[in-house]
Amino acid sequence: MKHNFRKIEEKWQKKWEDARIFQAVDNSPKPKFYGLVEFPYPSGAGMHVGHIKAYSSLEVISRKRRMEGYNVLFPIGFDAFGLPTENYAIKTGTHPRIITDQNIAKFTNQLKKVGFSFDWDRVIDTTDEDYYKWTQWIFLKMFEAGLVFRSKALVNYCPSCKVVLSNEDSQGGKCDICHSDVVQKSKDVWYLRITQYADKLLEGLDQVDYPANIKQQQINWIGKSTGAFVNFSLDGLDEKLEIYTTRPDTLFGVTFMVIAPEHPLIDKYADRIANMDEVKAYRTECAKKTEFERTQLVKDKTGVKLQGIQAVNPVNGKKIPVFIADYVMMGYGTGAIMAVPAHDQRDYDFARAFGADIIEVIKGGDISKEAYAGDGEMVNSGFLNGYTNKKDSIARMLEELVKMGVGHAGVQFKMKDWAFNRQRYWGEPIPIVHCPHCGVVPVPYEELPLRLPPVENFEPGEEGESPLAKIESFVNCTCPKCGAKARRETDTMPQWAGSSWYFLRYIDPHNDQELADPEKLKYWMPVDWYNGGMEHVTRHMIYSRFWHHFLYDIGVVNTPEPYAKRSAQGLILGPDGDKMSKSKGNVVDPLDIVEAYGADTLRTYVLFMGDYGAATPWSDNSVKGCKRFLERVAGFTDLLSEDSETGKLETAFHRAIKKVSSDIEDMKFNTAIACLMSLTNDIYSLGKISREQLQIFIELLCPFAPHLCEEIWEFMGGEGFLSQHAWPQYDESKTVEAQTEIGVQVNGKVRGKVVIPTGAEKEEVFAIAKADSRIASLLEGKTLVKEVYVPNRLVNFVVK
RNA sequence: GCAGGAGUGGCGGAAUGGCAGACGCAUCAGACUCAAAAUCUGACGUAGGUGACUAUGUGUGGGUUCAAGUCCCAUCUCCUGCACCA
Repeated sequence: MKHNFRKIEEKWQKKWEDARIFQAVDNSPKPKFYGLVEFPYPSGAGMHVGHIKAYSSLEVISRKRRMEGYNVLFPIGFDAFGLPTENYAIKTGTHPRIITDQNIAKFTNQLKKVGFSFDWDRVIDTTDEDYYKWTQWIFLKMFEAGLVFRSKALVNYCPSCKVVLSNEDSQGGKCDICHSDVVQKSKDVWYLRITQYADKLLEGLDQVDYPANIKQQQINWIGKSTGAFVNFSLDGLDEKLEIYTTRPDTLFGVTFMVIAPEHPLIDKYADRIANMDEVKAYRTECAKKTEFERTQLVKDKTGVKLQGIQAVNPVNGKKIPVFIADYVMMGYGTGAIMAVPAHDQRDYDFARAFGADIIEVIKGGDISKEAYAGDGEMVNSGFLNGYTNKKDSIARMLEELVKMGVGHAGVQFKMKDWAFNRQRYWGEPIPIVHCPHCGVVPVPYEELPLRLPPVENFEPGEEGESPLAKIESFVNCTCPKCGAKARRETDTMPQWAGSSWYFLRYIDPHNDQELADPEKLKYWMPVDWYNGGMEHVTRHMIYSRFWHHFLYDIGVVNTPEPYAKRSAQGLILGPDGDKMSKSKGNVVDPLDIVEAYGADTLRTYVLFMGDYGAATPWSDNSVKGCKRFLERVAGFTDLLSEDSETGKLETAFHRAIKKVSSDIEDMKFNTAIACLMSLTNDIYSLGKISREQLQIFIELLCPFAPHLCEEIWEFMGGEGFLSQHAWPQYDESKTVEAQTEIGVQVNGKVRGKVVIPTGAEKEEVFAIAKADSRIASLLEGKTLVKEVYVPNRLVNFVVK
């Protein structure tokens, strides 16, 4: 049979669709499997081969699960709100709805051409009002629960996109979208109190099967630290300066304090600060620095002493100077620190630069050279003198601080509350009304969805206002509480909103009464296996875990954790080994490959190209290699034979079933395919294959190259869909040959090979090995010191 | 700086402490062909030898072991994440 991929791929895609064999069944008695892949952002550029690799893993696993008798939910959808579409709308004057619909149609067509076994009845689109109704519903539930708050804050603002960014979207001081410099700006910001869930998100990691590096990244992101808050009084003022420290036991070593340049205390006591001009100049300088620059100059500490302000160390009453310096961040802890130069390198560097005292309180280092952060005996520390255990000294200090009423134990997280608004059109409207009498009032549930109004001009306002602010009919409304004239919130939600719960909607995508039927949620959740990119393991995964924990707390879902298992694919690099990018011109379009070599070849190649989790460069030649392999498989139909000689391959087949089955589970797709290629070589060497063997072969290959395998099955006269066959089983006893060739070593070096009966006794094997003429000559005249036998693998003779 | 991961032929990559380089690509030779492509057969880490073979070889240096790509110590390089987090 020839591999006429153009004809057969279209044919089988249509047959599958007509027969609806990949549709998930609610309330089936079968065991369930929910396989999830990260739904794409439907960009104008269409799909990327990276998408194909990302989906192919769970595609293969889902197909195998169906063959194993599972009721499988393997859905797809579109995460379609977002800036690229809006920017394109501004540029072309086309409504984002139209652009989005076009792009979704394009993606859908592409995905179908690859033959993915998605359940197309459950497609979701986050920009569909029937979907975002429930995104808004969850927001209102959070509002009700006190998890939503509004605060005037210094925010990361991108002057180019005219939009407020979360800390996550502005890492390194660069806008995540347009890469221009981010500036700090004071704005009203909606926040989600994700920090309230920090501990739950941390503890939840114990219950899930994520790779260690992903767990570690999430732990680092949450960044929990335990320590103490301590109040220092300011000399001559009725004022407290609160600091956070992880080492309250070093309090006797404090020789100065440092506050962030943005610290509010500076303005409050501006008239007492003698060198206010100098302070102001320093603050201006700091404000100009990007976050990136601020973290680059690690070595050279800068700062200014606040003349006229002194703090008092609560444990010994010593008066100490207060500095402002940009190595202290307003965004972490209290924006103020107690400096212990003897035991913190940053404080040490600063003390050296500014001539501050350095007092040793922990023995063990050489503080004339550098700070000592290790353990040791406490000295110069009053009631702590003589303590040698850090834990004990911290506990004792906390006790004293509480007794004195100047401090207490506390925890800090690096994770910040989630800035949840954008001044943009193409997002979910935030369902809030601002009433002059009642203040902030939530839109009543029955008014959801709060729809995006039609707009002509998508340009944001000059001060970074949302385009919605210009739509009077949208803005003007009545207060749901008192009926007075009120104004709607005009900001929209960030792109992360819709993707924070999408996996729940797949379970019941057309429900207009509830987010999803509780019975269905109970049946399908949690997601059994979630595959996606490493770039989403912190932001997206932590946000969606947060939402899911919240929905668990209000009784919407049955498990606190949404994802039982997570895996991540490695990047596909360009043929030149660089990251694929339009500007480099090294992007591979998956549809080009489908048209030139077929979908089966593309699917097989992206899984064969290398270690699934590793970044691997694209190779057109290797694609051809996979095509060649499939052609050889198609050629099996010409080798069909009733000859008993085909029995020679029995062991190879049982081994292949075993290896392919376990390799798929371990995501070692490359070796699973290699095993089938190897078996193909064996079949061609023999020149014949039995009907039963060919059936097993195509059943094993079906998850990878389903169109070809279905076609072969039909050619063989098989009935029904191969995709609905049972997954083949192997017999362990038949995975071993009667005879095995083993290596024979002399002093650890391979000197020969002998054939032994599989499972032979040690003595018998040694006898066979010694009978080998070459081995015999090497052993002659030597003393045999030791004989090692690794069953069915090798023999090693140690001689002198 | 901290955390995690990786260094194996010309390339992508295989190897529960047990015959390094499976499988694929590229290359070379041969067959088929007027010729080319496709296909088929064979060779293919490096050095030496006509040859069966010998030596050597998994970033580098040590160690453990009958046996190390794999384990331990040290070291170099690269990648990813976090980063003046108090």
